[in-house]
Amino acid sequence: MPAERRKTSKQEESYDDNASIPTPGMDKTDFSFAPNVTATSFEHSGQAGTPDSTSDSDMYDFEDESQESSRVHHGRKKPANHIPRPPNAFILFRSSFIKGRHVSTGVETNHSTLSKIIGLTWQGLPEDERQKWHARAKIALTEHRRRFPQYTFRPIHTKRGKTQEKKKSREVGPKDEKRCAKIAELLVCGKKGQELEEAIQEFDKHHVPEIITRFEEPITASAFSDPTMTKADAPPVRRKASADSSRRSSCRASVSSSPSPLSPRMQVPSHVTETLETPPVTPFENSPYTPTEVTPHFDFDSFSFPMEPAVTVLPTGGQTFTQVVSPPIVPFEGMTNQDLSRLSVNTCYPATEEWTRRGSPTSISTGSMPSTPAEMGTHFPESYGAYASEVQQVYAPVPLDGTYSDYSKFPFPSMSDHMCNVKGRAGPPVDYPHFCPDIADAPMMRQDHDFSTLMQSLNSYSL
DNA sequence: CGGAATGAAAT
DNA sequence: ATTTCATTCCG
Repeated sequence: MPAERRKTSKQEESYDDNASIPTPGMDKTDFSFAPNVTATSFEHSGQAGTPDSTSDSDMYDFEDESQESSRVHHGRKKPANHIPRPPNAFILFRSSFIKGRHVSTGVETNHSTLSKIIGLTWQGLPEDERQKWHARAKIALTEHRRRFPQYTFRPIHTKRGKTQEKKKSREVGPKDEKRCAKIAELLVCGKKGQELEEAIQEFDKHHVPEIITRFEEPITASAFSDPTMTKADAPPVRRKASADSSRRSSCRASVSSSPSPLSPRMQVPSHVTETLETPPVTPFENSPYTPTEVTPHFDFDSFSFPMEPAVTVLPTGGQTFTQVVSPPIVPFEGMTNQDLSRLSVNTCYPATEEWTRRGSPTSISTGSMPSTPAEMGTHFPESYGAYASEVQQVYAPVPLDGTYSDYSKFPFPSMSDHMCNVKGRAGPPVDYPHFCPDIADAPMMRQDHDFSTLMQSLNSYSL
């Protein structure tokens, strides 16, 4: 059954004979926050005591014939003379907000994230302030009706079968909730532009994003255990930028880490190795765990497999984003969901020494700092001295069987990202790691958070 | 094109 | 009750 979605061009009514495209003439927005007032003062039409704003002209001025169509929806798939819906209050607010550049690009440029911020700001707006926008929406609607009398909203309802999943909107780039909230808070308090930017910069300095962006490509056990494997054998790793990496990571400094062998604790249980006889799996190019340094001695008897995968959060110079550095792994048959309840989150910052100690002289292909979380994740944090002290670890258990085919069992929703590109589209399956060397070394610290709480607050995922 | 917000209006 | 689509633009 071919989806006859957009096909149905039931929009070709004749009502808009010579009616030109609505293109709401956008112009100056008068949406402005009062200089520095309390949370409840958003005089956008300086009628109060602030005669600053140039109140007037709304966007969506359907009256305006200057359909200069500033918004050229770069080749959208619209029926040429498509009449857009009249905007609602929020849309107007958002539009004005964007136009007003209250949030400078230095703070956030990703519109997806901006929507989140604006949404929060909207919630924080005093009722009367929101009413103003509702009033404007009302006017826009009236105007819309006047201009397009015969217009009727005709959504394309693609009756999705009962079996059809309900719009699985994958999480692409988890937003930093805390940060968004902070920005919104400041906005509600009247801060904007430069002032806001400075405030956020300060905030970023101490704020550790608690988001798990996505998993790093796995370091397969076989690759790990195959002494013949060398970085050279490793196929180039496909690196994609993470959604929220829009905030250009201020890359600086080069990397130079001191070579250090893996901890002797790092060993592989026999039952694991047994399942690893399989062909050498792709070791990751930039993985600090190169076979040569890893293959050492394995004390199968004393080996104690870690129950948690390591997740790392990497703030990057002021701007922050997170990245799961190493994939979780624990080939424990028998591991149950109950194990998940024992999850703990480590929110401590490991001592720099800790990280550097485990560092490895991984060659960095580009020679420059990675510019995206994904790229960065390719390397172990300690590779970047500058980041070492900012690294935060999070632990969580992983049920397992070697190859993840059923992601629904995976405790990390974002794990699916491992199989997808940034856009969340399915990609080729990945041989899941059997174990993660750094886990063994990862210092266990505070455990005053449980996994569910973490995931709840950090992700919007709901596995 | 998806996502990210809210809300109006359509099935 | 559920789904589209208004805005905006990056990935």
